[in-house]
Amino acid sequence: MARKKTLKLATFNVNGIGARLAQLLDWLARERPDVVALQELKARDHAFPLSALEEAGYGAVWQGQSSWNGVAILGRGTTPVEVRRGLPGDPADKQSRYLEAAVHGIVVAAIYLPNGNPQPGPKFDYKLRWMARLARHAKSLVSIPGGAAIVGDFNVIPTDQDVYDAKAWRKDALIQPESREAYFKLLEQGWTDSLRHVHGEATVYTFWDYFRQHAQRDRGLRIDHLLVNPPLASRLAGAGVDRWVRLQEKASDHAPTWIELKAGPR
DNA sequence: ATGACAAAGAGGCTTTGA
Repeated sequence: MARKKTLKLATFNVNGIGARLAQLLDWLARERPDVVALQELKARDHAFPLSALEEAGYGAVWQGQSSWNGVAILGRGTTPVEVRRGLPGDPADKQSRYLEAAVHGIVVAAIYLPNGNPQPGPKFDYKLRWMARLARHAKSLVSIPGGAAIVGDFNVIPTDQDVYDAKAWRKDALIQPESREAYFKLLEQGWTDSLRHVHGEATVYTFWDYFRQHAQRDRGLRIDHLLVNPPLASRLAGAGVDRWVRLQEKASDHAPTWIELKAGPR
């Protein structure tokens, strides 16, 4: 069997898979990503639209939840093999925010990191604890020889380059020094922030809120990230954001964000 | 400082999340 030249790995916070299914299918058909991490399904497990995705050529694993959260991993032409469901470190945490699977030869951790607002407060505390748990577990992924990626909605604005107006967001959980510190501490394990790596200092946004026509005016944030371990970093061939999805009517507030990986050694 | 949008449960609005 001929091997594809590149593997396209994408993450997309759909903000309700029920409300966004038609747009998701349209995007899959147009951009044909090989692996997709989805966040904010906002659907119970039984409401996950597996048959529609299968008709579109994708297998899936998912972790739903009523009303909030929910993550999934899609594989083009294959069903991802689930490795882990839920982030270790707190058995009492029942929120559907973490799913890990092997797909197309790599390990993908799909995350929906807690937003943490309002801060300060218990939700921000939960965010920081969740990030500490993520860092602990990520250590076991960073050295996977075949390649590993942690992708999803991190709800962290890494630097002021990643926000249209840092002052307007200064009180927000996404930009707090503690959130940023935890993010960079994670990177220090050996993870590469793919979008930043590929685009250098250029401005790249992945999210535009629904207020004041921010999408149309390109007043956004970069909070959806694709972190790759060293074996995958050496294969990085490109990265981008499908902003056209965000500019549609009734769009999610996030746009699909992706990387391309060269074929790995066999 | 403002404010959009979708889902859910109980209804034909209100609350919640972020």
